[in-house]
Amino acid sequence: MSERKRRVRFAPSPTGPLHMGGVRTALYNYLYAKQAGGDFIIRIEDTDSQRFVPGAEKYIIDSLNWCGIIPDEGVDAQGNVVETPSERHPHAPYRQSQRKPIYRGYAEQLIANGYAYYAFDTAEELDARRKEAEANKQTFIYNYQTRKELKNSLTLPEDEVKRLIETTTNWTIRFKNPENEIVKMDDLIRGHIEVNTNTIDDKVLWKRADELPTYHLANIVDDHLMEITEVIRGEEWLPSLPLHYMLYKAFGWTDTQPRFAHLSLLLKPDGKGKLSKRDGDRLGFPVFPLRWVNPEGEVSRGYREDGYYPQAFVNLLALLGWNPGTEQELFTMDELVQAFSLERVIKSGARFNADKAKWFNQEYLRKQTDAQLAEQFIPILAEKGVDTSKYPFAFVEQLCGLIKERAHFVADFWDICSYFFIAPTSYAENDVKKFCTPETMEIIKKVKEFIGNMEIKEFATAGDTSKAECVQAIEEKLTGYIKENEWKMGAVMNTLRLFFVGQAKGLGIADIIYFVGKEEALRRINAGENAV
RNA sequence: GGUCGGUUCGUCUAACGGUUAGGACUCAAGAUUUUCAUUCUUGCAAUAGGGGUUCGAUUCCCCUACCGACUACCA
Repeated sequence: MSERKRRVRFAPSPTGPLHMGGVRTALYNYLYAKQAGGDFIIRIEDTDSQRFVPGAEKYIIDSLNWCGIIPDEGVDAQGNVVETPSERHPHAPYRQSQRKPIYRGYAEQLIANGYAYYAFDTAEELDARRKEAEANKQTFIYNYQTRKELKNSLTLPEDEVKRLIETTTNWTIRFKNPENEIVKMDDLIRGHIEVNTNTIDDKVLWKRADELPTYHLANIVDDHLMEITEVIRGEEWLPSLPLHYMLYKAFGWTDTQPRFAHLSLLLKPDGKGKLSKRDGDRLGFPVFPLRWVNPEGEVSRGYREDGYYPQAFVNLLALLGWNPGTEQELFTMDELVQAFSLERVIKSGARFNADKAKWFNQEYLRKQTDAQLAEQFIPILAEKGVDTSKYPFAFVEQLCGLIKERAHFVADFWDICSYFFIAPTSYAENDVKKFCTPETMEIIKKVKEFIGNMEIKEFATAGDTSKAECVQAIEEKLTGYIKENEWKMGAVMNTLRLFFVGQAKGLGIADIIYFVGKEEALRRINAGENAV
């Protein structure tokens, strides 16, 4: 068994957009597979025809793609089968709806061997039993006791069973749970678990109505057929693990039964319960990797559209419920592949923290080159109404280098540096009061004159001179002049800043003059003098 | 209600049964700076409670509490 090539799968159901918890599950599967030199497979579990949502499958594939979680086998965004280079897809198709003919035989095999039976009770009948039990403060489950008094092939005469199978279409095949047996299970993350079969119900495996299997049957059959070696999935599946163990046993597949690892859930940042779609809207952060518009037209924001880098998103997700045991927090995908281990996955649920998520993105933003940032910023400038043709690429590039330390997202850039492109139209009242005293205004007049006479190499005229050199030259001249006259540096600089920016905060005065140029600087000082 | 899982700073987490219980995010203070931000330094802040086992429990066992998942002809 240890000789087998590791094969894991991510098996989403296309009933809606994949949320970040799902992406994390996919990521852990991917990391596990890649580290072991194995295969990562995407299988679409669309056996619920009622809950199918158009576009969901494409959304899931697109999301994974954006994250760099690329399958070796499965379906791609166009719905094509992804093939491994070495072999033609012997395991296709990867959509359970397309595997429909496979399952019934397996269900019948179970019946033939005494591990399952036909059940003819209608949904309404069972519902009534549940309500009845509930009224008596009890729980109705279809199990080794109740099945004796229900309509199934265990209680009905053989010819009646045959008749019902042939003439009706609302029957199911149920697993026949053994009585009072201890199922002993091992989970890669949680260790040894034991459950008595008496507490488990006889799950429906196959439905005649749509001739489709339920999750349990389809899952076990496909995992077996696709030679899956490890099942890494969410904690919500832990309660059905005993059933799955018994299914493998009933089929006689215990030799090649995959090992299981159940991941804890992602929790709401506040309050109780697992992270849900609504939390994002309420707390102001995305729950989904990509923007999602549901069939009703309702929009949910996505990490991509919110300006997160996929690398940052993957990184923060990886650390939510796993850690390398070192103090390293920043990982590339390759480093994650190297470092990942199921042994270090945390058992308890992880609460998502939006602040930390922003911090991760900031770290990745700083890793971008100035040119990359400029590429990302220019479209935003255009959106803001800036005539980008007036600014050389190098202008934006150098500016990005200057401001990237101050932002979490490229989208923050505009607020940080809009004054490089448009002159302030108003001045912060508090700052005006604080800095524009009569004495300072007298000084500003002289400073303006000084700047007017200064020989300045600004962006437009810098030529071969580096930005740092130009800025330094401006700064030295200006501070030299202020010191010479024994004026207060802060008062003068902040008044200038107020006129350049509109408020007394922002970048260095020399930087601003370098970028906007002497002429514009003087214009802004004049405007400021007139306004206060 | 039943079954299963979980519980270390506010959050993410570290700690062969022996540590002043460590790091990161957030927050606060200080330093640097012409302001803001950055950067640097410092600080605040945790083993759910009770019993065992042990020379010694965050760590092992039991009980309680709390949290969560599941309890469909959904996945």
